[in-house]
Amino acid sequence: MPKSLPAIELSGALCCPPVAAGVVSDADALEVALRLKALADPVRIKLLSFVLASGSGGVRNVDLARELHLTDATVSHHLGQLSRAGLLVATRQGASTYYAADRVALGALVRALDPDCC
Amino acid sequence: MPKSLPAIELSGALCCPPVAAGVVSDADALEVALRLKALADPVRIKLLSFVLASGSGGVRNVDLARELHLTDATVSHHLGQLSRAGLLVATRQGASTYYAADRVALGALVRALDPDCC
DNA sequence: CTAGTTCCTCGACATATGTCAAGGGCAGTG
DNA sequence: CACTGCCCTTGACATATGTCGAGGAACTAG
Repeated sequence: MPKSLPAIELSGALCCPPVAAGVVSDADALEVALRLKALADPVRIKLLSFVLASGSGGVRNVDLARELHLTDATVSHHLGQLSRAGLLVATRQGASTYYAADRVALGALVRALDPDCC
Repeated sequence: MPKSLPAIELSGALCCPPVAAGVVSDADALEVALRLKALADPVRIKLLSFVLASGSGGVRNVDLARELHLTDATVSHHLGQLSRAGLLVATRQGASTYYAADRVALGALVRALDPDCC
């Protein structure tokens, strides 16, 4: 990955086919890789697990920052990555923004990688 | 990920628990993140798909390099990443090294992320 | 032995990434 | 209005990452 990054919008369904079912196209490989990249960080794994554990109500930036001992700027950065990958959904409520996990998107990504799927 | 990289050996089983089942420990988050990082690259996704598509016999470096239009050095680098993450197993045979996918490891990783698992 | 494969390692380079401090924009409150 | 809390953006920095060319080690073929 020497060159330009994606600038791709990550929203599509992305069902089962990819990696285990025959050779993957460049485009599909990129799609999957981008979503994985969004997840491939210990902080973001913890963030996701916190968000998942907090039900569908959602969690706020500050709370996560306090929990993980990070700056709100840093947490905002990570939440942005996850949101742009479609793994989190942010809903503004007054001054606060609540982040919730998109279980469907996460499930789709997982299934795209599952060697036992399909 | 500002600081030191892992130097962790990635071989353990890593079954279901992690991300969807309550808050994840720092260690677990790191384990999962490292394996995901090994996968979070379009080239490596394509590599894995090629290897998976080639059955258990395994594929050689050169063939993959030709297929992906990359240097053997680059492919070697990527294969190393995947191997160190435990997702590929390399078996030397004379002058050639055959790489095969470890479906169990891949499955374990996938299940660790599956929000519908367990 | 010589020549050709195959693979890996090393060094170098450009680019991407994670983190923070600083600062600004909103929303709610006194 | 002023003040506080929350969130995001920007700029800066160190570090990590992907890619290649060059070269060496180990095996194979002639």
